[in-house]
Amino acid sequence: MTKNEPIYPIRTAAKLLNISVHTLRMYEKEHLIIPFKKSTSHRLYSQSDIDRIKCIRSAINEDKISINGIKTIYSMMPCWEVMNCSKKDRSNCSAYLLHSGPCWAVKGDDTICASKDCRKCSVYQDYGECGSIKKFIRNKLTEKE
Amino acid sequence: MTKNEPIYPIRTAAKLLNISVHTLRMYEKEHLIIPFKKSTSHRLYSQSDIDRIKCIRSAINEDKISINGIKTIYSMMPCWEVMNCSKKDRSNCSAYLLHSGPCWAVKGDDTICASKDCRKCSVYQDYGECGSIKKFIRNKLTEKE
DNA sequence: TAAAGTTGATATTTATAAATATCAACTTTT
DNA sequence: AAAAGTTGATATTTATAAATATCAACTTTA
Repeated sequence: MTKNEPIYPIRTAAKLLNISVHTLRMYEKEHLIIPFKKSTSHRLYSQSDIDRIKCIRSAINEDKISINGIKTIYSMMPCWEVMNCSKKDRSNCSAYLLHSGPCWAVKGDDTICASKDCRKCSVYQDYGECGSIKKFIRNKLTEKE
Repeated sequence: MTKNEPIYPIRTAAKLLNISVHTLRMYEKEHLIIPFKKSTSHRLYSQSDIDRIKCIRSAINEDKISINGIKTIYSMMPCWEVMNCSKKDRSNCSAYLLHSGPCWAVKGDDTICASKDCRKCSVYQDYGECGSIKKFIRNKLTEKE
């Protein structure tokens, strides 16, 4: 059982988080989370999904950041650095070319991400923690010096 | 007359922006803007202050980003790159060490910024435009390759 | 001298974001 | 078979962020 393994059905996840299932579906619709979906369309949430949602709720309730604010912060993640995209890869990638949502929400058909499962991508899996995007940017800039 | 020259008193700025003077003072208190203050404490706003506020209001009213969301986005600006800070400069700088406000709101006493006028700093002056922080990060990462 | 401005504190209003619920009609799981 | 889940759509509630105002007592500007 790893933190990325999808194990919790929606009601369980909602209980773990003390929120409604509607809220979980709403967060997904807003592209804040990407739960696993079985062939039957049933959602399963991983521990790292749960942790990401905790951070999201802390941002909303404690830091008073709106959902759209969170989306914008997610859009600032230089995913092309995580993915080591070439110049060509970037040339028509919406995430690189300054759109306003998380990369997984704006990927287009002719990108290297198009055929990939974003829920398994390091961008989604490894940077769900509060503050991790800023940390990533800082470290990346520093290590390039 | 340059865009950074402080020329508009508060009532004029409020009229230009179609907002109240209270709101201007509130934005300042929230550290979103740094108007010039005369020796008499009277505020003067520059054209670039006005432009920054337009972007702030567009973020709030159209993009539905909260004020704290804007603050967090501002906190993601790698000011140390603008300022070309050394490792030593960074070592006890709150902006580098991950605080949650704009650098001009969190600078401490023993930083290279401590004795500087933040309203004249390139970080404040040149990156007030919507999307400019993300663009800066992108370009900085790209140029370091 | 009236108007414009300051500071600080407190109060009010208003629009609305976020969360939640309801309904309907279905499928899947236990 | 009941419970849990799906989708889509719509409605409601609630807390509150953001904006604005008021008051007081002062200073500065035109």
